[in-house]
Amino acid sequence: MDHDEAMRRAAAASTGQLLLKAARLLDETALSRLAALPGAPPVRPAHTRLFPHLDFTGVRATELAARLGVTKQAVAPLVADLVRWGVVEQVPDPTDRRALLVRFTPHGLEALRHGLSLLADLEGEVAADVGAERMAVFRDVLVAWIRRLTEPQRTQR
Amino acid sequence: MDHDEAMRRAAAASTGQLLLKAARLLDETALSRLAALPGAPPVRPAHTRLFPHLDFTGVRATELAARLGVTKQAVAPLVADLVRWGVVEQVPDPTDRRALLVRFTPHGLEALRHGLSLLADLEGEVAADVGAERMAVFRDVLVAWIRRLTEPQRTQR
DNA sequence: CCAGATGGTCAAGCAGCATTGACCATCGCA
DNA sequence: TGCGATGGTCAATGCTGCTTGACCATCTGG
Repeated sequence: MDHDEAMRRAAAASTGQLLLKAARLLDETALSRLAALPGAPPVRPAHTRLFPHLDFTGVRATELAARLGVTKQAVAPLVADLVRWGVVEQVPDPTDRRALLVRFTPHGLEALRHGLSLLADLEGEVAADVGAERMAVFRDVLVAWIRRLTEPQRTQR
Repeated sequence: MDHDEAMRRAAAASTGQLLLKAARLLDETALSRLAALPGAPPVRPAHTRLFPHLDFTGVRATELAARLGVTKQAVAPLVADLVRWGVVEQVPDPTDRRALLVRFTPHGLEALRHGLSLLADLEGEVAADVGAERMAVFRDVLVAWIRRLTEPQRTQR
């Protein structure tokens, strides 16, 4: 039944599926390596998605929510966790007494750096397998995917 | 504050983060394109993860669960959905009267083919941007990531 | 032949991540 | 000045994707 066989192979091996699988594995691995660290707080994927939008200057929770595409209520408990863990702190916005700015603490920056190094380790392992050049191509194509997927929706080419 | 700036950039641009982001976008896009189809059943990511392990020959639910790394109870409702939608059917295993084999219906195969073509469209769009060669490299590196991440755990190189 | 392993189902429950709705304080502008 | 928009919080709720536990039918090997 080669018809069947062909379909099964196609289903298993589409590049898109590979992409999804790799990401899922990466998520699990990075998080489990993080969890294996002594004294590490129970960081969840929802927290890590916050990091690219944090800095030392301070960002409003509302702004974070907007950038993530979720409600401010969804962000609040995540920020609360990070505050409890000492990763970020909330300071009053000098320009608006309603607002609080979320910004890294020095300790949080250190933790971020460490978390990134875990990702970098993994990346290094893969790069060692495939070579720096191919890794660079990989990265470029990844950016192309993101660009294409981020573009204003058009369902047909 | 270039220290800050550097960290922010680093957090936003690590290849691992890009990989995760691309996968998340791909997931959303593919599923939303699927949902936009008239009369399409409400397929969820959990269902799509089943497909690579289905065929015309038939697989046991237990086997599916084992391959996905979850319990058989987790698989059961997913299979039930697919049966309800006419995508797969369950037939008695001739070699074991306890067991049921889950296998594609012709309609299900058609649906799978269509779903894959949605993924293929996206892939084609990206390939058109970066070229077939670089796309092939991308795929190879993806496989390298998966191989590395699937390997028996070793926390240090 | 029967004891333990295995395939499958039902039931209850939980964690993670998000939602809507209501509310208060403050802001900014006509 | 005062009214609508905005930043933030609390509370309730919902969905998804899984889990554990208990149970029955059937299989398999000593």
